[in-house]
Amino acid sequence: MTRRPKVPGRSTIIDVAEEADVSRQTVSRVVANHPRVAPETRLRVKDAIEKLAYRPNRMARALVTRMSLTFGFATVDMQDLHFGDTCAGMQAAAREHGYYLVVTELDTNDNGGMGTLETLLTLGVDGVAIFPSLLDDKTLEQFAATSGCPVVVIGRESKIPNIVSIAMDETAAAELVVDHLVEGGKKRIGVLMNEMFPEVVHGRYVALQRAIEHHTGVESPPVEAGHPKIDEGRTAARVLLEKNPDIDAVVAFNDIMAMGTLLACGDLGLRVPRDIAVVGYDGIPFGAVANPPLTTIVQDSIGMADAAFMALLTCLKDGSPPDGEVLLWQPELLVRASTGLASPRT
Amino acid sequence: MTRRPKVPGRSTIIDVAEEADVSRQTVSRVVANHPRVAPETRLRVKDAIEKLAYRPNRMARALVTRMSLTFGFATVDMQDLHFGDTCAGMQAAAREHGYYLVVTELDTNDNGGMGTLETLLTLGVDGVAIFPSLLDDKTLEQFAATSGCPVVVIGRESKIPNIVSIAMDETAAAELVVDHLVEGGKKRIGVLMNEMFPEVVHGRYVALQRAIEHHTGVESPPVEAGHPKIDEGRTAARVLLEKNPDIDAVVAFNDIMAMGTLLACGDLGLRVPRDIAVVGYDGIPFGAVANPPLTTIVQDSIGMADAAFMALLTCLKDGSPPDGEVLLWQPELLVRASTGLASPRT
DNA sequence: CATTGTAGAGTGAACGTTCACATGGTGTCA
DNA sequence: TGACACCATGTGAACGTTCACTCTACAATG
Repeated sequence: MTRRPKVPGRSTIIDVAEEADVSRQTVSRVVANHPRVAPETRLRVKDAIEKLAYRPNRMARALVTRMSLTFGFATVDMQDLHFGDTCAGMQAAAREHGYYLVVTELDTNDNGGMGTLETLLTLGVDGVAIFPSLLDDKTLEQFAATSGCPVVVIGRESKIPNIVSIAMDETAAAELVVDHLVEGGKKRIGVLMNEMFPEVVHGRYVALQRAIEHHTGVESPPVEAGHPKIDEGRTAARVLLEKNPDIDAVVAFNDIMAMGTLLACGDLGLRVPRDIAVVGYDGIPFGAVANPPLTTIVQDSIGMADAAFMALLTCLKDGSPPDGEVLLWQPELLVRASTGLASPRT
Repeated sequence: MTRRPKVPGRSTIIDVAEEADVSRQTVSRVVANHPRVAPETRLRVKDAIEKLAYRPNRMARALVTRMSLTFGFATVDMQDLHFGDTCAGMQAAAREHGYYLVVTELDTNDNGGMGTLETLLTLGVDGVAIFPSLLDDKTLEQFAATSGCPVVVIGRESKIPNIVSIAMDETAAAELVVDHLVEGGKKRIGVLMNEMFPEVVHGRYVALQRAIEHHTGVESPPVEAGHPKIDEGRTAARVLLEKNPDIDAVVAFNDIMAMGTLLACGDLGLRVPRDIAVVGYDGIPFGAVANPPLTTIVQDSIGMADAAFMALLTCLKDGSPPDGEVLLWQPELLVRASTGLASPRT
């Protein structure tokens, strides 16, 4: 009766040991399912655990084992369905392997998200996945170098030392989109980009620009940027369309902005897809309910999430930090009504 | 040089102490911004921290202080935008008060979510918010009793010992919806419920049933249930409408299912709102882009999130467990085209 | 019978931190 | 000059675990 449970209701391994009249270590063995415990003892310990509602303290355990069996997942906007897919995928993969995923939203006001990442590390995670990051390559590289754990960045193609990058092949995606539009008879393609995530946007923009030049000969397509929300997308799209009345197709950074574009078209009396085609990226479920349903670039979020998890796990097992590997995923074009009739594709 | 950093790159308070030639405690004081440190020493320590990229180990700290400054937020579906709002709100509130929010998705296959909650506790969180929970009141009560930390349940009106409940006033919401429909001339109201979250659904259903009876005299309105996804909502809505051809209004459990209902109406050649009105709950942004834009019940997610956070914090400060308090929030009706013209409201 | 092996259980130390207290030095005031 | 206060800093213990040992009892072996 010498112990004083400062936090009532939370019992420790010693409480259980006393209750079952064994040592800490024996309780520890029972919890870990260690074979060298007499069946009768095991039963007594299990009863004590049940009786005291004992839950092992993961922090104390992590302190001595130097492994928390926990990964961190940091995203800029938890409400973005696109990230949600990947997050769910990672969570599933983690669970399957006995890991726990701690999800957090990056506070971009706190040093561009770095503050949140630092806090994530202090939590003792064994690895970190970031999707996407607003930080530039150099900052990320330095973060990874001093983090003391493997780091994976999703959604950005750039090759960064100490980091595994997992991204969609933007060149292939742009090719799919532009080829589809041109085959559908569109000639003057406008681009609606995202004013956030400069690193991600840059890759996507450059890829689109190249594909457009390749397919239509136009060197710098009309472009406008806005916040990745429906209303802001609508506003930006209206500007784009008013500045460039000859546009007959808009490629938007994501489905959200594409839906804003649909509204903007309505505002200006343009009919989709007859007067103008609209394409988005991500393949969020709402795209199917848009008016008209949205043609979009789909990526295998679950596959990418799995790969992200396995990359972290592999680095941990090997004990070697990532070395700037880039895993590229092939996109698919999901053709719906916003770009007219489906065109035959190989 | 006696220390061996088993995890290279992660340095401890002792490394910093040696580097700055002071004791652990002095480093600790600098980190905690304690006033009693000589300016010159403080500087030296800060340099050492910077140089070694030292990050205090939150787990070790929590072990001795018995406070992790961390709350857990558990949700059934992270992709549900409605939960996302609340989650973001809690995260903001947490940050403001120096707390960190660990977000996790409940694995309903693992003992109905209880497994995930247990793991959350082993992480050492100081409090838990659940939104929503699939667990029944009794299980929740027992969980809270043995958790050793305050527990808040969001989105359910039930009064549970040891728990603070934060919920929307379902009776008021149902009244708003039904009154609006009836004022718009609708007479035969169907209900589309969610086959998940039985506890939440029950409250909402009963409230709607009462309001419908009160306003139209119909005792048990036609009802169908489905999964809270667009496609499943569409299917269930179609069944509802085919079984009850005289329905002139559908109240759906949430906006997602309401959007499914819009599609079902399209399938059956019904025009919204002329032939049939549709109402949802939650006020997700996509509702505004639906065709037609969706009338919906809006709740103050941020306010509820703040309240949830403050409830946890207060319990912690007072050291008293929650005692079955229920905080009720007033809903608002956001009238859009899916129910016809806006009717004047007080 | 002495030796060896082994199953079952226990013990001290360590993980990285903070708390409560101790220490030594400097300044102030009677 | 002594008494005291106070400032800057250091030390041992503790938080709840697990690891690497050690210990005891008993069975098997020669």
